Amino acid sequence: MTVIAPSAPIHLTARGAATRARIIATAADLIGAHGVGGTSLDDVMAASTVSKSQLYHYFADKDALIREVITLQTSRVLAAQRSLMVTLDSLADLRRWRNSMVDMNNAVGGKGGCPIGSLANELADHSELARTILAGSFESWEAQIAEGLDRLSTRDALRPGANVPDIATAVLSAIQGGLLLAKTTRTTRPLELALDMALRHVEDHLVMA
Amino acid sequence: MTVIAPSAPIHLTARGAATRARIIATAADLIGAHGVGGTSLDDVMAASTVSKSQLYHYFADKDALIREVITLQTSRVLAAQRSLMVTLDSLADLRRWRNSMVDMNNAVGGKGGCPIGSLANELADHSELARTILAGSFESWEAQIAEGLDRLSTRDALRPGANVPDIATAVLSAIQGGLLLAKTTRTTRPLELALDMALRHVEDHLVMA
DNA sequence: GATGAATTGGACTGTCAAGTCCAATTGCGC
DNA sequence: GCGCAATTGGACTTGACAGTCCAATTCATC
Repeated sequence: MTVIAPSAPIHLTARGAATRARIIATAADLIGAHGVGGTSLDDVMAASTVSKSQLYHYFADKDALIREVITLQTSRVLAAQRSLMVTLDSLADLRRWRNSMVDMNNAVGGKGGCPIGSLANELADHSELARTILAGSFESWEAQIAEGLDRLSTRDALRPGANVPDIATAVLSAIQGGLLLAKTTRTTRPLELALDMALRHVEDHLVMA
Repeated sequence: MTVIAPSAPIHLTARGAATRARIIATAADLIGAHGVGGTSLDDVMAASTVSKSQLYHYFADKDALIREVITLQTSRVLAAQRSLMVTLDSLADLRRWRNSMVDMNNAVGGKGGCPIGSLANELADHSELARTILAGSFESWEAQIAEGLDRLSTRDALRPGANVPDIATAVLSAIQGGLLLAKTTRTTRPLELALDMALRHVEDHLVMA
């Protein structure tokens, strides 16, 4: 796991840090809505009321900004998922998690899909560095799912031979695929069916009481 | 299901049709490798040895060309999948299908992912027309999977309550999610795990002998 | 309040890509 | 072979976008 050196200036005052953070947050929102290719630096400038020189003062180039956007989106998604995962103590909780995902997707009409998934799809074959970072994002997400499953398995024992990380990977695949189909069909139905399949998959590996 | 009027000229001689087809095929290859945003018309011109006026003679604009690319990629994928699906007569065949998918993905090092999935991710939120066409692509793919499952269920009976189209949707979600993670991690492992989950899901709905 | 670094403003350049236009050439049908 | 439509070549226009540059202003610190 290589550590990427942040391209921040040597010294950052509170004001500078705020501007920098505002740029990243604005860029993340725009890119989340229109993709990397659909978001120009001029767009970011206008939306964050910042000048060109500020952009290039805080970031070496567009790619550097995008890397920060990936990091922000990852922490946003993981934070949202964590709030659903830390309360995971029973299969009923697992179903609540499933319903929350569907509700969230329904609230935006399926639009946007998964911010991380969209970035991965757009950047993985284009920038090796971005791909590596995004692979790390997925890895963290899987680890978080695995953590929730571990908590589940303390109550309901895990069937011998069950591999929690592998199950987590399969669950994440279902999430990503379901979100992509939901985004394309503008229906939550594919996400529901994908998550239901994933839930069954988890249950299959637990020894029920 | 609305039918999209093709933007072809009134009359097409054999030579014209060949040029048109060559443009679409070349564009499909380039876009498959670099995405829509990463492929300029100049790139298409160079790769297909065609002039600017020819592009605009056969297609109204870039969007029109992209629509044809979507159609071509869809038929390519469905043809490849059909060849794996028509031979589906037992669970062993299902596993062979799974292995073929993994082998194909391994052959390209995970790169590219699913052409349709990549297009959907890039275009669904950007062009309503493209989204509609891509939703149709997924629908056709699901129908083809459902067809294969139907053939399976004539040998091994289907469990009551099992909904073949729903299962097909879940299977397609697993494919898409697995391919996206494979593309990002450059490993076939996520695809394998996602497909294995999907296989179990199918088996769960069949009454075994 | 002086000083130098951090921060900000915005004009400017070069490049690339989409789309236009007109002229030349090919080839089908009579 | 003739005429007209299909086809082809490529220069040109327009706009957008990444990135550069320099000057102005704010602010922390002494």
